[in-house]
Amino acid sequence: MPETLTRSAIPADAPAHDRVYRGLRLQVMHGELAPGQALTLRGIAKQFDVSMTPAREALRRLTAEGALTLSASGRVMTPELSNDRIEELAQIRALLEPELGSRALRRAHLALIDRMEAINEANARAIHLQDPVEYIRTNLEFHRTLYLRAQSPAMLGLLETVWLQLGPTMRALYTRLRRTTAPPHHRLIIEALRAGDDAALRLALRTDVTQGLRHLQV
Amino acid sequence: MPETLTRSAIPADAPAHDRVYRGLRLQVMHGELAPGQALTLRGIAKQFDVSMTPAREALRRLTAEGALTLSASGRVMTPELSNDRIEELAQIRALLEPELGSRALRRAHLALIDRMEAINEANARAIHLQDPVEYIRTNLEFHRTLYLRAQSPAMLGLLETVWLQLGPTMRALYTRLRRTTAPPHHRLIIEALRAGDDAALRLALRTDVTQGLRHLQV
DNA sequence: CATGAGCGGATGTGATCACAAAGCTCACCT
DNA sequence: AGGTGAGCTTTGTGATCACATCCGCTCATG
Repeated sequence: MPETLTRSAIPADAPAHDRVYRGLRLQVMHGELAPGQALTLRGIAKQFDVSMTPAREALRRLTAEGALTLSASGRVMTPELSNDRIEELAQIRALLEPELGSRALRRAHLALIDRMEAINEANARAIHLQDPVEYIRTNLEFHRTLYLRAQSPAMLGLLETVWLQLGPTMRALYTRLRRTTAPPHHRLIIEALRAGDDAALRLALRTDVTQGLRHLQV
Repeated sequence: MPETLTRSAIPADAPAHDRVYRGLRLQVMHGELAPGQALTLRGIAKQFDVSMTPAREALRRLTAEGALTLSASGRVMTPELSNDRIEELAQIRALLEPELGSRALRRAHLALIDRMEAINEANARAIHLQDPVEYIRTNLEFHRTLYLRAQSPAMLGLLETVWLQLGPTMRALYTRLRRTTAPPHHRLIIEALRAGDDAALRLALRTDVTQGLRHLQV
């Protein structure tokens, strides 16, 4: 049942380049691809059963968002982030997410919190099953569910490009150190939400983000 | 001479799609295009003397960054921002720019401040000449010169996509109300920089951003 | 005079091809 | 044994074409 929460179905009637884009975007954001993973135009085209043209457009779009990086010779791969870059992206998350959470707080209602708890349980299950992709997916879903309430589409859009850039690196992390306990701050987030405590929510979000990514340092 | 400061020359040996991308990107960011301006694939291709393929890649890349919007039928135009969206983008600027300024402050030296003052004078000249494009260009250049010192490429990258989204709208503003005086906060920014005063710099940057965009409300 | 059906041009989409350059393999030479 | 270069393969780039659809305009009709 939890997997039906976000099975973001890709419309079959969408243009080919859009289907390719959305499919790859999910793969990258959810950490299905390792850092440094090379992608070829013809390979992508074959994988999605389209010609090179829509594959090229999808890759161009993803590199524009930082989801993929471009080598000097035009080859494309998932990003291998330096420690500095990881640190910087974490700080951006620590800047944006408390702000989004705070904005969502005013509009949050009980149904939202219930939904977040359900997602959090799916997250715990993913940890138990040692499923890194499902773990990342439910973790992001937990945050996004909250931030959607902020009614700040531009800010959420920016944040998602940050998530996108971190996708492969997060996979590398969570397969390296197989964590066995749920992220402790999710509970704090939910409690702050219930209490309507803005300061506590901001703090919980900030520490959840920085704590989770502190382990990323190589 | 000031125009040589940022005549970001586009390498002639760059791939065609990249030349088109960079050219259009500058046009959008500097407010050379009005909001709602329609762009056609074949028109762009002819303008840059390339075929449709590289033109398509450039447009796809720009729409991915929010520099252009896509209608339901795939037609592409410069964005016509709602008041809410303008407000949100301004708040994002107000969030990111003080942070970038603060990071740059520690690394700022006299040569940087001198350069910023030179750019600010070019900015004043643009106001005197009633040249909206040159005004926007020098204004962004003023900020970017500072933020480059922050050594935070990811954050600056995010900020630039925000500037991109605001480009056409800024043009619409600055042609509507022809301002005749220089932005008052640039002086405050420079003074805070000289004094090494972090709090004052953050405040000056924040007010410069919000003040400048408050007039945008229709 | 308003309205809508129909037509022709304009536009985005996707496939395919030719080409140049980058990368790789492996035999060969020192 | 180790570097090296020739030759083949893979890959990205850009042009062109066919096609479906959308848009705007005209003209007939109420």
